[in-house]
Amino acid sequence: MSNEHRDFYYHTPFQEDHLDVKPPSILGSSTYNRSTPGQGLDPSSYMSLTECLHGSVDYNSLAKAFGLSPSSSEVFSSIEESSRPVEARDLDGGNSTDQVPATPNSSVSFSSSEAGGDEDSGKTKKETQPEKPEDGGENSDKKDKAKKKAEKRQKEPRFAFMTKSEVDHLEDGYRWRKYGQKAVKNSPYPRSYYRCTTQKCTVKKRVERSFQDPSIVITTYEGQHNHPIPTTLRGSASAMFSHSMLAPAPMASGPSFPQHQGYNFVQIPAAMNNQNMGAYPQNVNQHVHQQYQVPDYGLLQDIVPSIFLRQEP
DNA sequence: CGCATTTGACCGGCGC
DNA sequence: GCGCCGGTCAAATGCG
Repeated sequence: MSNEHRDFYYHTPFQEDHLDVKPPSILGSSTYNRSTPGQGLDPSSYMSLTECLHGSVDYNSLAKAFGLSPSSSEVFSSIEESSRPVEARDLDGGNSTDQVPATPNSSVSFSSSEAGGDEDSGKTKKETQPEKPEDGGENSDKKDKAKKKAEKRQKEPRFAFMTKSEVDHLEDGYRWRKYGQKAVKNSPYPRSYYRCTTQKCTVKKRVERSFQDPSIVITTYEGQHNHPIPTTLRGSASAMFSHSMLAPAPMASGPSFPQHQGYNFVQIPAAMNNQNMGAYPQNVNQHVHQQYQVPDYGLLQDIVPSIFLRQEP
């Protein structure tokens, strides 16, 4: 794998007012509040990647993808899951002017939703089942389930982003084991499921290729690593981002990004592009515009929601 | 031989 | 209630 990463790009904070999404059903809604109401994003609340790396959210991997993806790859957008309801209509090429005050020129915004819901939806069948209902019979049992479900939905944060890459599985420094693959409805490309191989680490990620633009890989991280990056890639990755990311995110007990109704964003300031992203091209804007024209993600919309699918006249 | 991947089965959630 | 679908499990298989 060559670490031949290249550009990335742009940030697309959602403007809740126009955001045609409803509360994530699978992901649940975030418990965080937006920090800057009018402004899509508040620079002061940017979270440093370092924090991301070891902090509460596993955006590190994704962040790393920026510079560590194998072969050429470009992260040109991040998306947050849970906007299934967004329809992929009216994609006119990305004139989302309603998007944000922030200059789309060279910042990247990672968006995520806190809580992806269970970190193991179906899986733990065997692991979780062991717990027997003996407290109060059916009633309490049901309540319990509902309760658990609710709780689950608020757990693992998810973070999805798109990368232009030749390879599906981007090298992000962590070791992953593939545990499943499913065909994606309406897409010729399958979706792969990976789990961090480190013990006790429950981080998972899904990787699928856009059927609209096969060169685009959509990666969704779920959970947070509770261990350092195992590979040597870490160095470059964290180094790069610790420099790139600004602010000491004012976080109390969780990820702190500029937020939008239930979504968290990590934004990599524009500066990153110039000073710290030496390897990246300077013509970000160009890229942004080009890449932005993702016509229709169809099913991918559940993880490629607002940014590309949302269009306002 | 150990570890990673493949792949069909299974399960739960959700919409109709 | 039923069927579809996404996500996970786990046995089989492949690979270094």
